[in-house]
Amino acid sequence: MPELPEVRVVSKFLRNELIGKTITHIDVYYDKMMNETVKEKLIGQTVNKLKTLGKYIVFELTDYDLISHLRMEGKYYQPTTQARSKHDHVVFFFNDLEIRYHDTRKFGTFDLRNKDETYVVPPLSKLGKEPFDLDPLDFYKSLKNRHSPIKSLLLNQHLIAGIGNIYADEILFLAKIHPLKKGNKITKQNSKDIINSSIDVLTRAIDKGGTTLHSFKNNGEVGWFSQELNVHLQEHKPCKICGNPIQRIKVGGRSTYFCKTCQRK
DNA sequence: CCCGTGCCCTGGCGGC
DNA sequence: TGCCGCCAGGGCACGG
Repeated sequence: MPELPEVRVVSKFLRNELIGKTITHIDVYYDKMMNETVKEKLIGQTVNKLKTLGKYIVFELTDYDLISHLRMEGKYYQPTTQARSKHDHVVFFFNDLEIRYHDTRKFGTFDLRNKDETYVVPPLSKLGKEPFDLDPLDFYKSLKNRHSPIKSLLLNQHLIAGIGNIYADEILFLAKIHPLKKGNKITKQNSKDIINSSIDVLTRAIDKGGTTLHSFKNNGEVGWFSQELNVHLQEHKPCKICGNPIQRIKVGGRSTYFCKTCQRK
């Protein structure tokens, strides 16, 4: 599932293909994903710029901003054949190319915003800072009155943006913090370790082209950071630090992998 | 404000 | 072999 690194990789691909191009036509095959009004407004818009915020992609267009979230399985690709997949839900036509949005589970979203609204209404208004921009002391303060496990708090995009289930496990492993440690028990040093580990993990993942687990592909190319996972999906395998078996538990309904020897409350 | 639960959706897998 | 039921998960609505 795409997290910040994968989203950046996708955005880079889209940037290369779409900057300066104008939308001439759109086919929508799943109405809930993009309604008629949004579609109409998009026709004739030129892509001026692409940026990402956490897991969101923002297409800066002539008159609007289009906010795309891939959720678990969303992906963009340039078709090589006419044949449409049953999971292609939105097809964007430009003067000389076609980009398809493919999403097996239909969880992805498109939000069209007037430019003066983009950052003052949801979903971007409440989005926290990315680890790269987040002061560890500010993060520490935001955890002060939180009683949830740190694993759940790392997934809360209002507190810190861009981390999903895979990298949350990897970040806590590197920071040597138990996923069930409560937010209000996180020390200033813990907070620094989390931010530093986040930057380390996410940066390396971006460099490697994004993790491939069940589904992530970018325009057909497979990333390979998944080969470097220390704990996620590694249940029963020996911890690379201490050799004890990696454990799997549920935290906030999410599968969580960790080493109970290396990661302390 | 904070927190837990359920929902959206489909492919894949375990069990029989 | 085939079918059934359950699980996976990001973000949000909802209720306590």
